[in-house]
Amino acid sequence: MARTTLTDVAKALGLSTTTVSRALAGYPDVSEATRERVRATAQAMGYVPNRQAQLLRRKRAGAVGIVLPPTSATGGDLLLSEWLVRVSAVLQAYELDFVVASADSLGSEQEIYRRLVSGKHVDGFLAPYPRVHDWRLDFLKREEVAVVAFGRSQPEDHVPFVSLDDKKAMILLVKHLARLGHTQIGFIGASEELLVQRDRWMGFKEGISQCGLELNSDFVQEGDMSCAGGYFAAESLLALQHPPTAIVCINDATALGAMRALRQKGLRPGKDIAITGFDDISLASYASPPLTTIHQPLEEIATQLVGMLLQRFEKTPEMETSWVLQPTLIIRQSCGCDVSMRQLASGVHVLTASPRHLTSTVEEFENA
Amino acid sequence: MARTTLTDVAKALGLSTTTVSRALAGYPDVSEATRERVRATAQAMGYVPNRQAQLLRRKRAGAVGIVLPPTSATGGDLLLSEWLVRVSAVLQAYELDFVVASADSLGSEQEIYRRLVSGKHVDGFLAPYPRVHDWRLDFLKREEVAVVAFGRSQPEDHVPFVSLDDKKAMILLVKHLARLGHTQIGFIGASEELLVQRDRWMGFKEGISQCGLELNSDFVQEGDMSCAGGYFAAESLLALQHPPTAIVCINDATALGAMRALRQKGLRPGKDIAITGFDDISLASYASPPLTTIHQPLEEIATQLVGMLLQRFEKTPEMETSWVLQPTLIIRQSCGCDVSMRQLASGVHVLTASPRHLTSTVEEFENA
DNA sequence: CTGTTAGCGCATTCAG
DNA sequence: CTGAATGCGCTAACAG
Repeated sequence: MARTTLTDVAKALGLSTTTVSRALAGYPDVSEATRERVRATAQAMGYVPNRQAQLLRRKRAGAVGIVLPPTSATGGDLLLSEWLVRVSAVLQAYELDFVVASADSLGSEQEIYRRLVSGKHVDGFLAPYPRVHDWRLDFLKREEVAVVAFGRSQPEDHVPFVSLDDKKAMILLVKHLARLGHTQIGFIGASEELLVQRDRWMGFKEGISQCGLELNSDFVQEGDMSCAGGYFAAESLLALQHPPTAIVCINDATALGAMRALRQKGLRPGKDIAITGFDDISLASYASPPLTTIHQPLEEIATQLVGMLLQRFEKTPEMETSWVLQPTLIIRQSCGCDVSMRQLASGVHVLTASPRHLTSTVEEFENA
Repeated sequence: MARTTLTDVAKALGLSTTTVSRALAGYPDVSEATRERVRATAQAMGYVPNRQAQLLRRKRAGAVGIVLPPTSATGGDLLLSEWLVRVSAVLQAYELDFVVASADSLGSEQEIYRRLVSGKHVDGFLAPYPRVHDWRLDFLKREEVAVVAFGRSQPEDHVPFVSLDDKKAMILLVKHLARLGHTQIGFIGASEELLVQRDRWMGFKEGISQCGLELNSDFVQEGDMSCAGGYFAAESLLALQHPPTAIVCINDATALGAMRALRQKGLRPGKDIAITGFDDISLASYASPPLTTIHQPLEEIATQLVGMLLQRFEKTPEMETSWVLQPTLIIRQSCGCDVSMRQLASGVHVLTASPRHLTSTVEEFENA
């Protein structure tokens, strides 16, 4: 019942383990004939390398880790769940294991990283949503563990990342709302700790100013990237004497929560108050009304990130090139658009996106 | 920069690695004095056992795996995402790594299991949604790998599981709808391959019959546990000459999709047609209208499952006791209830559940 | 092109 | 109570 080992194969062939090992590993210094012979019998004997031994020898973990931050842990941030699935698929192709852990409190988040790093459970990490003073990134650099980030990281952290151009995306959203006639636009963001908040907030302000509108500080609320956060933030907004006529949310979950708050008050999202999200999670098209949002090309992001991480595993850590992706505005109905209005929007390019029956994709050209 | 090893600690103390190893492992045959000394310096030197070496020696992987089935992979089944997070938290407590992989096609699902098992990447698996002839379970048993299931498994598979009493839960839902006056109740399920479909479907039929209603085969549609599946299935239902006045969905994602289909047709879920879900994913309370559904106590489920899996790691595979949990009906608004109606429901016990502002929990007593 | 020699870091016999 | 010896299964120098 014991698994067949390299030695078994070597014995059966009358070769040394070295040769077998190298033949299987595809080293060039093995005759084609032997290689084939080895491969065949290894296969026949059902040989599979023992991972632990291999890793011990190679001093690698053969795995990549991710630690979900507390908010997402409760299922708050749907984007990360979807992203995670994409990442796991990409990693799969490289025969790397994907170790996922979730933190429910800040303390445990640190513990998890420490445990995973000190025990060499993983070769590197994917860090979601970089923060302003990101101890995770600091820690990993200090420990010399490879890491790449999903979302922009601060230049001084020297952590390569893949991110949408959040600022630009926000400008697209605000312009879109302004074009629909909104002048009273609110914003529900998240903790200033998160760079994603800083960037999207900056984009929001920029958009407001580019459209010649005024920024009303009463219209700005802090959520936490979750439905619940969006709900309560929207409640505050609605309690105002003169609430905004449109609310830009930092992500889709927030928008979903905000829409619920509207409905609770008897208001119709998309009719009485426009709502926009960010991320285009798969649920966005199924919301009521379907969410106008910014699309995150998760597949592409996951592929890029893993590629970059693999790069970092190399001895020669090539210069870090981060990726900033161009945003795509997805116009559905939560912004108050209907199909006819969508055609009216000038300077836009209408595409179709799945699920086709629920969506039209609009990609806006710069300064349209 | 090399990590401190057991030998380092032993040298520093003038002891043998054996003693240090045993002291740290808490063996009884080490004097209390030495143990303390060892512990202290090990700590001081920042010693952390090398995982790969430890595992190689112990012939274990120190990890538990899960392979997400294709449908969930696309973010289709939100329940699994939430469950996964809970599981990871529990595993964390046992210092076990959680390896997650996702399959995008059936072929790759098999490959993944094979890879993870033959390479001994994990010590055991958590299998979601057992199937009728479940090759995953067969394969794992053949390979003598520990496995427990989330959702009922077939008796002949001898795989312990944790599951809600799906049948009973469905009866609760149907009775609830019947009590609200519905006689034309539809059902959107999933593939008959899934036991969860068989059980919930059986519960549905049972409920219909217990309420003295007739089963209309036109009212039965097959989805795929995802929003998209629910959407298309509901479309078919709505295309009928006389559509049902209530639709019971196999899970929340399906319900969300179905509600979208209604809205697309200008119908109001909860008003024109009642909709119910199953799972109570965190988004359920934020749907429009909030979803009436069955709650899954994921925390408890995760804890149980991991406990059972650990049991199976033991030499003595104690008799397998599966867990069937009692369902809790969560009444929100997608069933057409409003607060006043909820009070009218007889034989129910009203509780509060979070988020409090959106929900009332109703636990029904047997045969109420 | 192939084999010999050495460990990777740890946990476990078996003797003291 | 402690230590010396052994090997988990594999890969990587270094010779030939």
